[in-house]
Amino acid sequence: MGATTPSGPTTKPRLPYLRSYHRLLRWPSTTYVSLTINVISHGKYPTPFAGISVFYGKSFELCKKNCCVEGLISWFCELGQPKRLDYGFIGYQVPPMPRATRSARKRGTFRKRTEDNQMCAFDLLATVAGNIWLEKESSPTSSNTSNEKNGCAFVQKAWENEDKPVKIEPSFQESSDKRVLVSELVHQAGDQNFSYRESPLPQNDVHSGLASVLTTECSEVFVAEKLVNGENNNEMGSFTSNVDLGFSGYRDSGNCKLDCENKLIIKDDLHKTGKVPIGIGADMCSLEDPVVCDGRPPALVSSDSSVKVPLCGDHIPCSSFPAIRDDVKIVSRDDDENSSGCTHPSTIAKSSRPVSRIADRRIRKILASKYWKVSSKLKEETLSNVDGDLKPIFRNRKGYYKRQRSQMNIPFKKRKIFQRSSVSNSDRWISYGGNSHSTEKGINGDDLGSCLKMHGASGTSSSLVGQHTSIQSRDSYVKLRIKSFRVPELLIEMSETATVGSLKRAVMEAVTSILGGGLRVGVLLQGKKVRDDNKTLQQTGIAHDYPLDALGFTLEPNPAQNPPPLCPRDSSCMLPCDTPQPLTRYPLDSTVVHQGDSHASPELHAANLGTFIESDHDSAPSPTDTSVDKSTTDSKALVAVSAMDVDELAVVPVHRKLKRSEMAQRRIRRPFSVTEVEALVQAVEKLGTGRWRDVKLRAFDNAKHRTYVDLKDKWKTLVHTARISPQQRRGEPVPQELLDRVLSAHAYWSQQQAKQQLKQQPETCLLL
DNA sequence: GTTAGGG
DNA sequence: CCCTAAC
Repeated sequence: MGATTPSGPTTKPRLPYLRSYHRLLRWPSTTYVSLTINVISHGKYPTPFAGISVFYGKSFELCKKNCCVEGLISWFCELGQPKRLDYGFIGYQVPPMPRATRSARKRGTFRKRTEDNQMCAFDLLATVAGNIWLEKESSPTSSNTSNEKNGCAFVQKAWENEDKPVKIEPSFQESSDKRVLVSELVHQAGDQNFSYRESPLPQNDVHSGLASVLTTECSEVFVAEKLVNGENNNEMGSFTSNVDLGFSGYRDSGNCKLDCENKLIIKDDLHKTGKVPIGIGADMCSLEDPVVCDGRPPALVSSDSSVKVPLCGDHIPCSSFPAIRDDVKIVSRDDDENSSGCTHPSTIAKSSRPVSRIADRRIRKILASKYWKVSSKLKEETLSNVDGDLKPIFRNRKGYYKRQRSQMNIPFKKRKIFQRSSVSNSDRWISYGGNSHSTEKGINGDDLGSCLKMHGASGTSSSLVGQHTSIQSRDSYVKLRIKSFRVPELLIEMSETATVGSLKRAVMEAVTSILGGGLRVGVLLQGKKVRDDNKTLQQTGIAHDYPLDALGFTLEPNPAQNPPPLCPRDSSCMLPCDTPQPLTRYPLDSTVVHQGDSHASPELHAANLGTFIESDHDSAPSPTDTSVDKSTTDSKALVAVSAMDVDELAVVPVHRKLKRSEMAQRRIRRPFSVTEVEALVQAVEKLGTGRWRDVKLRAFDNAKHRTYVDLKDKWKTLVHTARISPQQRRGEPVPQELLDRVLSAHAYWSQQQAKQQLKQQPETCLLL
């Protein structure tokens, strides 16, 4: 496939790095995430993959496991797009791979972890915001891209064959009369043939479709502080991942239940399409004419691709990576009031949540800003974006049928977050099903809406947003419609002096904590769990004429990878209880308690955002970490950071010992002693500045915790200290005699350096 | 991997 | 002490 157009390095300032994402929870290995690629543009990363696809508003289902950023990139490359991929999030950029130390490379652990981290970043977006925002960056070679990074682009014309360039145009439309292109990319299995078609559609609100809940104009890194579960601090109690998606009237008595209102939605007009196999969490789906547009801008597009996926990195196969469903249909947006049959989620979401009210009060008290409003809205609307992200778990294992669709429904700006709460981003009919052979249309159904709530083990109720499920039958066809999943309610308590940004981070972290836990879908019939996945809908009794209110869905922890040691009975009630909550404390005196368990460590406090690096020393980007003495202290600095073990996701003892390797930490501060200073001064006097490695070897070879960077830094501070008045100095006083030597040594070697440079200048001039 | 420098 | 860039 073609690849090419190596775009030159761009001089454009980089976007801020998305930091701290690696502190987010790790995801379970078998879950999938949905991603929507908004913009892919020239990347500045010298990835080994030359060609990159451009997908706009295209959503993917990715297996979290064995998936990484590099894999995504490479996958795009395989599609032969003539662009490079620059990846990042709304306003953020995924940090490049940190450097690995030799030992890490030897062990082969570094890369994997790094990739995990990067993928976490994707996860963050995909799960929470629902989008991966690939920032467009201008590059010398990008000629027909007029929009800058705050703009999104549409693919106006895509590859009909590999050789055709992709045309990118800014999508500035915000009004409904604008049009959005819906493109479809069909990828035939086996061969890499693509056919592309596009069709203009009226666009309602670009933003809503891809609403990224947590994105704001001022992009920030979102890291939560503490989550509060004001009401119940159950020990295990953190979030339960059990979500009941049941229809109204039904409640799962066992665990977490939800109040649900139901609405039935019928869509008749949808069926221009062909068949639709349906299956929830099922494996395969095949269909023939998956995409349906009822004339409204589709919110999300799904793509399929059983495209062969390259390995990510050295050790991580990403074959599962583009496990994309090919069967997603885009129907219409719900956010459109007029949209037929679609119930506004907000109306659905109203369920009684006593606890939440308390929380609301609390928060409201704290922040009266508009952002607050937004956050409070979380429980009702905002996070609905998650909607397609959690729900569909489609994979095409067989991959015999490959098809890909892309749609352009792209917000042209970073979505102002709360601007439009989401209501629904999208309505898509995803059809798939085992052996189903759909026939035609003919939809019947009643409106059913359901509200989902998620109850924390602690008793906190969480809301699952408007889930709209409509079951429709045509012939023997059952159609379910899940509008969106709502993020469980979060309780956050913050100081009044906390910044809005910190609030956002707190919300973000809370959300990701929950969603990162990994969920599976459970089906309930008449209140009973349907455990046999192999039964057909028909056998199970789910038919088009089946009483819809007897059918429900639950989101529960995925036991497959999460052996429930502590909760043998029903793991569904204890999802991420122990989820290693990213308990980050912020300098601001916010107090957030993550349901029941919080172990914010002082170090975390100090670390604040963005300073966490790979927990494994060897994987730390900074060489300084390589010398950290492993018998020493690392442990305490790292508590809560991404402690989640993939394999023990669902139920793990709350206080289980965290693996060291899982903890990202900042090294603890170790002030230099006078003795050390003396040794340093002496070495520098001898060796001069600029030879820190030698200094290290000479004077600190045995001090594993002192890296040459440390020494260099110390020297820097020593010089500074020596220059300021004694009154201004802090910490253990350094003898003046030493400081004097510092100054003189510094002066001497600076002079030497200057001389050296003068010497070299003529030489270079001569050379030139 | 080192070095330099900003934070 | 962290992070990044430059080499």
